[in-house]
Amino acid sequence: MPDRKDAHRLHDLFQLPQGRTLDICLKIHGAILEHRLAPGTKLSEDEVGEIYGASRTVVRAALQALAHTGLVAIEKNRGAFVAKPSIREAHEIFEARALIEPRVARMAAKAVTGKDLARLQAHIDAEHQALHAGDMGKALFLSGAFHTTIADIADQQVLARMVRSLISRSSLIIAMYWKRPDTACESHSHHALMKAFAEHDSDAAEEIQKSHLIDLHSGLNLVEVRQQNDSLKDILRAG
Amino acid sequence: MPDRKDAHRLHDLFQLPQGRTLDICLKIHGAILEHRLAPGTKLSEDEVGEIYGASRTVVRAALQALAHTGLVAIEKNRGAFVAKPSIREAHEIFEARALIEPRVARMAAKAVTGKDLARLQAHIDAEHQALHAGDMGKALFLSGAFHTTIADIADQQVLARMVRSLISRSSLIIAMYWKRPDTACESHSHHALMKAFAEHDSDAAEEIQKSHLIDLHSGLNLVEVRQQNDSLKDILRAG
DNA sequence: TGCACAATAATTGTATACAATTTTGATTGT
DNA sequence: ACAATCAAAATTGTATACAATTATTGTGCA
Repeated sequence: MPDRKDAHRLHDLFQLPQGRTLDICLKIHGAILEHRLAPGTKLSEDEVGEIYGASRTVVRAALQALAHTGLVAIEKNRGAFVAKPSIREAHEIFEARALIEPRVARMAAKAVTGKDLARLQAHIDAEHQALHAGDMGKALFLSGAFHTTIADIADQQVLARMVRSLISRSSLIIAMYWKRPDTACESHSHHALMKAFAEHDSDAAEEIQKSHLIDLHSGLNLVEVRQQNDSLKDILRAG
Repeated sequence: MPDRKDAHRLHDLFQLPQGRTLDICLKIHGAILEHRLAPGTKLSEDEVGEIYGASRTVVRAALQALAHTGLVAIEKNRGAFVAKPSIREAHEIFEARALIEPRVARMAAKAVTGKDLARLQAHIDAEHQALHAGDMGKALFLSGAFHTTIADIADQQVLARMVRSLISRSSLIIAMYWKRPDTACESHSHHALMKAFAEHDSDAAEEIQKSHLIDLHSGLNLVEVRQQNDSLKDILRAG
């Protein structure tokens, strides 16, 4: 569950001082992370504005902020759509994560406190619970939150912001290219990380995070493309 | 000189489809990178709009985009100001660069072509020329362009975008905290990089870039802060 | 003189109206 | 039946007007 503190940290991702605009950003962001909004979905300004009771002005600002983080793609005179990361982009994003996050994990292992450990454990528990309840979207959301929390613990705002953006985009990638229906494989790495953090073992934390991300990357089916839009014709003809 | 291609690449940094908004973004961005706009300068919407002949709507969008990259700070109900990176932020940014750019240089060394080498050389020459003409701002701008060009050569859009943002912010940091009045120290590293690229020596490229960034970092005076705004009183009293 | 308070001016936040562009659907001709 | 062309509708791009907030200035009082 995204508590007040998480929301405050997210503020940094969008750099928006306006409360109304930020609210809409966070809501759409959350919907994308929980896979309630599918990649490619059109986000009409009027429609979004009506839903949240806001004028197009603030909706536009929110969509542009989301576009800047890569979660939304704006096409000239066509509007905003939930981004559909290409295979190439997916590779790049997970390579970037594999570069940055191990370093962040190392820093976090040094700075971590007992309170932080409790926070991380809460994320793991909540994820486990969501998984048990069959709420895949929420479980995925919390899995990402685990990673962003690590970045917060490391207390490196510049890197934390990058990590947050990469993880959000990863959520889109997983929505499009995830191979296995089970996400249980992750929990092992997260537990191992917890252990390393508890022992302030920065070498281990870095190494575990590195292989964890390689695992995630390899868990994606990035060979074949499902051009859902382009193959629509074939799909309907087959029926 | 920022040619058409550079401008096109910059488009990626802001993710703005609207031409008018993007234009203003690029102009302010350029002014900041060339140190024509000092950190802390207020960017009034009306004022900027009048200068570029645009309405507040597009100016606002441009300022928000710049805020998202960290070049501008927007304060609620107070307006937009050219960002003033803190010492801590400066450390974080150069640490992030030291993490990311060596990897990018490694990739670039593998992918570099003869045409790319010529492009890099052109940057070096132009920088040398600007330096000779005493145009410090332009020289600094081109020095940054050298780094972003490397990221483009590596052909990793995700990392390239991060690098671009970090370099732009570095320009602000240099404006605030640069110690030495001579920038000649840099050209040595850039030449060494050129050599590594020409030989496709990725190990060397990575290592050179790493130490180059450490050099830059240590060239900053990040101990004392010059609170230029707060010392206004002292300045006027001294006269 | 110094401080507190109030009125004014200036600036940002938001909504709405109009212009430009794209998409959709219909009509016509082959 | 199919393609092309054109008109209508819907959507985004931009400008402007109004509301809310902040900064500044002026005034009165201790």
